[in-house]
Order: sequence, then C-alpha cells, then structure tokens
Amino acid sequence: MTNEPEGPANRTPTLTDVAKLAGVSVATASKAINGRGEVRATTRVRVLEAAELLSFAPNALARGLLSGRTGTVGLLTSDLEGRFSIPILMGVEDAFGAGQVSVFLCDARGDAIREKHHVQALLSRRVDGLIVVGSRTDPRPPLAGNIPVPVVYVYDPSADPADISLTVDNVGGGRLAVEHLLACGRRNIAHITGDAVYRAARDRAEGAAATLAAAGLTMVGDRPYFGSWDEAWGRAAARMVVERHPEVDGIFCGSDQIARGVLETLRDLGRDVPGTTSVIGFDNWEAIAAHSRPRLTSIDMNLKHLGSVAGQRLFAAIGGAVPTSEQFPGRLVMRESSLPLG
Amino acid sequence: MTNEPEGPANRTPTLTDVAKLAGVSVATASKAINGRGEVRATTRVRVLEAAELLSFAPNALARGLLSGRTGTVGLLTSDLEGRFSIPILMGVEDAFGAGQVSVFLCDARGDAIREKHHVQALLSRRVDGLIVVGSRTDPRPPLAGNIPVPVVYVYDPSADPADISLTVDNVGGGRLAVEHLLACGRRNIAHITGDAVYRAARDRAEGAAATLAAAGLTMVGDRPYFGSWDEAWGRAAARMVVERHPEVDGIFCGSDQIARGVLETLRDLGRDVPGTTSVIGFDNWEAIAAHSRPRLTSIDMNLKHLGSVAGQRLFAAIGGAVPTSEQFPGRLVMRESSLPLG
DNA sequence: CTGAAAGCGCTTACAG
DNA sequence: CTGAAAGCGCTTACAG
Repeated sequence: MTNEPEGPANRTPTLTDVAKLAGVSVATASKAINGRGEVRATTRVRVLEAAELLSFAPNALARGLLSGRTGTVGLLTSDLEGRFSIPILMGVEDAFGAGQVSVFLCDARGDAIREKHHVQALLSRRVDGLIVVGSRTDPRPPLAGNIPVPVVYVYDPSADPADISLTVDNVGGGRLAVEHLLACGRRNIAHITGDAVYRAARDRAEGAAATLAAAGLTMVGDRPYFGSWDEAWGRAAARMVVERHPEVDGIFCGSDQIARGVLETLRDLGRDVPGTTSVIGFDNWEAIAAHSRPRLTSIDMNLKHLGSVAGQRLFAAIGGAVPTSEQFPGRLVMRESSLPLG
Repeated sequence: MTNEPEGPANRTPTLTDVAKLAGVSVATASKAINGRGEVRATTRVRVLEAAELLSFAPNALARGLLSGRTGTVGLLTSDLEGRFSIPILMGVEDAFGAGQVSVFLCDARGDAIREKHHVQALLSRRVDGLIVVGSRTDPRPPLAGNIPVPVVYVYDPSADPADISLTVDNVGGGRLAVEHLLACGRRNIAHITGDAVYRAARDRAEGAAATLAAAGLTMVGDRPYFGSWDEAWGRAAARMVVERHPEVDGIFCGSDQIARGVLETLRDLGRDVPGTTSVIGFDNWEAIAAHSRPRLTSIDMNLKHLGSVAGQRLFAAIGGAVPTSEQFPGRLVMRESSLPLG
C-alpha cells in the first residue's frame, strides 16, 4: 500500500497510460498534450490532469524518431583545460539553455581519432547540428567524413572557407590595445607577447605594428618580443625592455598573464604604473586582470558572446538558413594600469 | 551523375537500405552488424561492406526506444563560471568519453527553476542517469520531484543522506596543510581564509585547528582570519598578521588566490619566503600557484579524479549497483613556498 | 471532436 | 543460417 498514483507499477509512464487514465485514445491524448488539432476543452483538461497525475514526460526519443528532429546539438571542444573553451561553451549553453535544445558535450583532447569517434557517436544520436570549438586561432582541418548536419566552427576556423567559422578579430584587438595606449599619450610602446607559432600572437602583433605605423611610430625595440604566454616571460622581457629602452612608456602584452609578470617587474624596478609606464593586457581574464596591482586594463574578446552567436547561427542553419562566416571585434576594458596622465 | 554510392538520395541511410544493398532481411542485417546471432561469415561481410559503403550509422534513438537504455547521461552544473565545475566536468567526460555514453551538459546557473526545467528536459530525453555538480560544499536540497534514474551528487552533497554524494575532505585538507607546515619546522602558524559562511572555509579551519591542537599549538592570533577568497584580502590580512605577530613563521591560506596576495605582501615587507615564513595555498590552481614568486605549495583536491569517479559510480548504479557516499582526500603539491629550513 | 491505423528505425523472439 | 512479424512510444493523416 503506497500513496503513489495508480498505473503500471515502476514503469516510466507512457502516453498510453495517460490516455487510459483519461479514458481517451492515444491519438487524442497526443493532440491534447501538444495543443494540436481540435480537442474539446473538457477533454484536454482531463488528459492534462492525467498526465500531471502520472508525472508523464513525453519520450523525446520516440518524437525524434518520428520527426527526424531531436532538439539536440553536439558541442565538440578540443580542450576543456584551456580557458578559451569555457566561456564559449557558456555562451552556447546560454543560447540553447532557454529553449528546447539540449547540448552534448564532447572533448576530443586535440586528438583526431577521438574526434572522429565523438562525431560518429553524435551522428548516431542524430544531433541536429554541431558546434566545433577550438582553442587556437590557426585554421584547423574540417571535420572528416560526410557530415549530414550543419556545422559551425568557433574561435578556431575551419581551413575550408566554405564552412561557417565564427572567429575573433585579433588584428583588431592589437589595434584597439595600441590605440588606447596612444590615447593615453604614450609614444614609446613595446609589445611583449607569446610564441610566434601562434597565429593569435602574430595577428595581435600585426594590428599593433600597423597602428603604430599609422601614427608615424615604431615599436620599442623595433619588433615584438615573442616568447611564451606566461608570467615568467612577462617578468624577464619587461626587465630587458626597461634596461635597453628606459624611454618605454607603454607596454602592450599579448596576454593578461604576461602583463601580470610585466607589472611585477615594473614594481620591482620602482617604475610607476600607470604614471611612468602604462600597461595593457589581453583576454580580460578576470582572475588575473582584476586582482593585480594596479588592476589591469585589458582587451576582452567577448568569447561568451561568440559562443552564444554560434548557438543562434547553428539554430538558424538547422532551420534552413545559410549563415556566413564572421569575425567579431573585441572591446577595451579599462582598469587602473593605463590611466591617462593626469 | 555523381560518384555517390547508390541508395535513396539525400537521406540518412537506414538499416533497411543496408539490408537491401546486401540482399538480406533487416533482421539479418541487424544481427550481422551487432555481431549477434549465428550469421554466415560471408553474409556478415556482405552486410558490413554495404554499411560501410553507405556510411551507415545506426539510429541510437530507435535503439534507445527499444532497449530503454539511451547510453546518455545528464550533467547538471550550477555554475560553469566557477573553477570547480570544470575539472569535475573533465573527469566525468574522461570516465564516459572512452566508452559509449554521451553527456548532456546543463548549467542551472544556481537557479532552482532553471534546474527543474533542465531535469525535465533530461528525463524527456531518457537519460540513464544524472550527475549533479555543485560549486559549494554546503549541502544542497536534493533534486525536486520523482527522479526515476540514479543520481550522483558531486562536490556539493545532497542534504538527503540517502542520496549518493561524492565530496571532498576539507577538514582533512586543512590537516594536510598544517601537518606539512609542522613538518617544515614551523610553530607559529596563521590561517588566512575566505568567508566563514562557506562550509569549505569552516572545515579547512577546523582541520587546521585540530592539527595544531594535537601538536600542543594554537593558531597565531588564536583564530582563523576569515575574510574573502581573493588576493586583496590575502594582502591585507598578511600585513595585519605580520605587524601584530612578527613571530609568524607559517601561513596556511584557504585559497591559492589568498596565498598569492600573502606572498606579495611578504615580498613587499621584505620577509623571505620560505626562509622566514612558509606559505601554503589551497586548490592547486595551476595558473595561480605555478606562477607566483616563489611558486606556491598547495593542497590539490583532485577534482578531476572526483569527476571521473562520479562517472564510474553512476555507470555502476545504472547497471544496478548501489554505490555509497564517499569523501575523498586531497594531496599536497610541493613547490618552493614551503621548503623546509636548509 | 474522436479514434483506428500506419509508420519512424531498429531488435528480438519465433518459425522455417 | 535466414526472415516475417511484433513492438518500443509517439504523431499524423484519414475516416467516422
């Protein structure tokens, strides 16, 4: 003796159970529940009550089998470890979370074999579309095999220009950064950044150089200081730059971590920031940028927004639209490391 | 005229297509593809070749409808923003990624309504089980409603002791940290940590206090310095501690970010670390702990492992096992902020 | 307004 | 060893 509602014991209730309880056919129950077809109001109510009573949840598999649409999407990342995937993933979640589509998360770990496996599994599950998130901006080979659903590449573009790729404008990001330093009255600007094998490093440097050139200026040291993306390089490079070029009054760093190292060294050397030297980072990584001394001005590439646009674009593509590739600008986030001279 | 293999144009191939092409019944095709039943070897080969030719991928929805198993699991997080969910999520991905189960990712944003929606959607999709990941260690209300599949709570335990919760031993973590400082020969140990409304803060402090007591010692300042989880608090608290208790020779910080702030202040004050004062953090957040000066010793709560265990436990529960709740220990990760006196 | 029937793509007894 | 048939849970014409 329990208080459970009637019905076949221990079985997930089906439409048939609901129909039986409401005393109608499954066809009618289906129409009532979906608000489709002309169903008498009192009948609808009866069905709805029965469904409620049984905690009926329509089987999405059966629906998907019938309609060919699963309301399901695959999100393929290449590394969850890296920070870039996470905000993008959040944005995608955002775009879909409110609606009716659920997201399969797969991490290929940068391994092509594993990626193929995941794609296979996703296609077996009949996802309506795929979002491929990379963590580098160097173009990647498109998904192998014949993919019968729309695919949107995010951050890391597909090497095939016919694919839909949503990317970040790193050249523009470099421009933004240098424009800001110029606006702060800086004229002797150095660029300390990551390894030049990364296209992101090269693009940002290119944007920076072009902007300086347009202002009739050149980089301090005449070239970017390529190194690695971490604080240690930021510290070492900053020391070198200041020693060789004491006139430096602005430093554009390729990442917030580098910038953090730069700030530490400037502090060690007793150079006032932003007074003597303004510093700007890249990524706007809250945990790093918002807690340094002084807090770090940075370029934010709006990754969450990028992810949410990817979700919308994929949704549109599933609906038959033909979205095009697009590059998105970053934005300047001002903090105290770059205040203009008072 | 194309080179496409024969078959109904532009339609995802079905078992019927494969069977037709191989000249057998769907029943036989099914058996051949699944390696089930006695199928003549040459027949099997013929079927497999046909499947290959058509790039046939079995429809998992149809299979799920039949078997009642979808090979699908829901992962419910409460905030992707926070760092804690990510490694857990990676661990879960790990546990399932290799096998045949796919993971639905849902972020409830700490909103109960949204959580209910997501659970509803997941149950409609007939997931075989659910993993609920929290970002705080204070027990949370169990999932509302009648959940017909196994549920494993991770990091944040369910308030219902009958549920399966996999948690982290923060009391033990506090103990580990202080034991290490004691092992380094420290006797005047302070504890600077986050807000006491967090159970994690209270638990770590409790473990620290107990360990000190067992050694006949008491915390510098006679109580933990509760504050907030960030660097600013670390800086401020360290200054206060050093001023009031210059004899302090070890500082256990409730997070790596706090520790980072502590290190900065000690540096400003000219206190040698680890010589004069040893410092240990908590979380082993690589980006923070591995790039400070000196690099930070920390307690790692093995979150990725926790996630992977959660995956395995859920898998077992789906198979009919009855896993029990469990608490997992952290581990000490030595770096240079706590070297023993030479 | 309501219901019987067919069918989505597959698997599983059950005959042959 | 192979295949015809039933059925998983639902929706959609089509009759009544």
